[in-house]
Amino acid sequence: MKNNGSVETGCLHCNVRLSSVFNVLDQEQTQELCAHKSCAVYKKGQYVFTENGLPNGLFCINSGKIKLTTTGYDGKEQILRLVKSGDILGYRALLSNERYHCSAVTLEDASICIIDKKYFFDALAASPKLMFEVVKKMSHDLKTAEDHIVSLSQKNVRERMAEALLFLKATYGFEEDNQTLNVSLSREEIADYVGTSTESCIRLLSEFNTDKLIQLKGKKISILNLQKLIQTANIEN
Amino acid sequence: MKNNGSVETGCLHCNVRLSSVFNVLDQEQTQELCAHKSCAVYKKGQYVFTENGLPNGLFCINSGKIKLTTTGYDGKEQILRLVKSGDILGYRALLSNERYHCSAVTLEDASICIIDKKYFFDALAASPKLMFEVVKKMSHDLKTAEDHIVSLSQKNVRERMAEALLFLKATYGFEEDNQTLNVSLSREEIADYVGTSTESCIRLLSEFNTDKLIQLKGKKISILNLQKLIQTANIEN
DNA sequence: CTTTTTTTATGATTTTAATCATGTTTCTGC
DNA sequence: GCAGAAACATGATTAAAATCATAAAAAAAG
Repeated sequence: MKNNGSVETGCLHCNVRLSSVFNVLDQEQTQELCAHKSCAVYKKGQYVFTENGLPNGLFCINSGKIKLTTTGYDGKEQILRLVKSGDILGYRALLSNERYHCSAVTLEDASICIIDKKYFFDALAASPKLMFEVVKKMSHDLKTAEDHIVSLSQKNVRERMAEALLFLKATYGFEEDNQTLNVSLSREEIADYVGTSTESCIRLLSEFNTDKLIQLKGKKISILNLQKLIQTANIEN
Repeated sequence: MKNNGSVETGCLHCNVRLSSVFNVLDQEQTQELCAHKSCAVYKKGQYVFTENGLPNGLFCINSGKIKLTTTGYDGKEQILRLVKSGDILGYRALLSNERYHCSAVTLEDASICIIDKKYFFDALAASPKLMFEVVKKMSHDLKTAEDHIVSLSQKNVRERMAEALLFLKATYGFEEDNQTLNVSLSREEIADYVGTSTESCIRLLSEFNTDKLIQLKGKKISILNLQKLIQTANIEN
C-alpha cells in the first residue's frame, strides 16, 4: 500500500523527535533519521496502510488519532488499537518482516511521518536505547491486548462498555472542560472495539446517559461520574 | 516469587542454546550466557512465577509445557499463552521492567533454565541479532493475542472451540499417531482459553466427538476430521 | 435548502450460552 | 482397594445479548 497522504515538504511542525521513542536519540542521530523521513497530511477516514500490505517504513504520528482495525471473515471490523500523537505506527509488521495484519485509518485529519525502513533498522542497530524504547512500546501493546482478552473473555457487555470509555479516557484524555472525551467515534466504532453489536452499544450508552454516568451530545461523550463508571466496569483498583 | 523448582546442577541436557532465540549467538556469547544461568526441574502444576512478582531473569524451557494465566476479578482464570520447549518465558515483564501480569504454571514436569537478568540485558545490548530475535518472538505473541481478540469478539463459542483445538495442534503438534494432540488440558483449562464456561466446553467437545470431528479418550483429544474442524472454526484459509 | 444516506434510537423476538442441578466417572491419597 | 475429591457429563432453566424491525435524527450530497 502506498502512502495515501499528500506530501508536506519541509515537515516544519514535525515533533516526533521530541516525544515518544525517539527522545533517547542524540541530536546527530535524530538528524540522520530526519533526513530519511517524509511527512504527509491525511484527511479523516484515509488509510495509512492496509491489511496484507508490505511495510516500507515506520510511521510516526505528529498529530491526529488513528485506529488499527482488522476485518473478520464476515466483514465485521475489530478495532485492535488506538494510536495518538507521538506514537509510532506500523512497527510490528516492520520489525517482524511481515505483512500488515491490520489496517490503519485516521479518525481525524492527521500529520504523519514515515521513516525509511532501512534507516530505521540502522538506527535500531546503532542505538540499543532506541531498541529498548520500541520494545517497551510493543510490550505495552501486548499487555493491553492481553488485558483486552481477559475482558472479552470474562466480562459482560455492560462491563466492557464502561471499560471502553475508561480506556478512551486513558488513551486520549479529556477536552478543556475536563470531562468530555477527546475523541469522536461512531457508535459502530465503539461497538467494534467492545466486541458487541451496534444496537447493544447504542442501548448501553443511552442507559449510561440516563443513569447520569455519562452525557451524550452527538458523538461527544462526557464522563459525569467516573467513580460509578469504574464500578460498572468492575475494575480492581 | 522465588524459583520453585529444585536445582539441577550441571544442566547437562540443556538445549536452549540450540533452539529458539539463542541460536543467533556465537559460541563465546553462548558460554558467557550459560555461565550465568541455572537450571531447575519443576513438577506438573508448579508455578514458575506468579502474578505481581518481580522478574529477576529470563526463563528458557528445556522441556515441558507451560500455561500463562491471569486471574479475573471474580477468580476465573484466563489462559493467555501456551509455551513449549525451546521457548523463552517471562520476557515481557523483564524487558519492560514491570511486575509479571500473569502466572506461569507447568502443565507437565518441566526443565527450565533461568538466565540472570543482568547478563541477559548485557547480551541483548551486545547482540542486536539476539534483540531482533526477542522482538520477533514478542511480535508473534502480539499478533497471536490480537487474533485471539478478534476471535473472542466476533466468533461464537462453537467456532472458538474448534479454533482452540487447531491452536493446540499448531502449538504442540500431534503425538506419534499423527492425530492425537500432544498436550493434556482439563476441560476447565480449555474453557479458560476459549473464554466460555466449563459446561459449555464439555458439551461442545462431546458434540464434536459425536460428530466424529474429534475423538475423546480421557484428556487425550485426537483430531479425526481436520478439514471439517477448520470449517467449524470458520477460518479463512 | 431539499433530498438522500447514514447514524442513532428503541421495541419485539429469537438465539446463544451461562447457570443451576444432579449424576457418573476418573483420579488421588491413605 | 476404598473413601473422598476432582473432573466429566448432561438435562432444565434462566439470563444475556444478538438479530430483526422500524423510525427519528443527523449528516452528506446534490
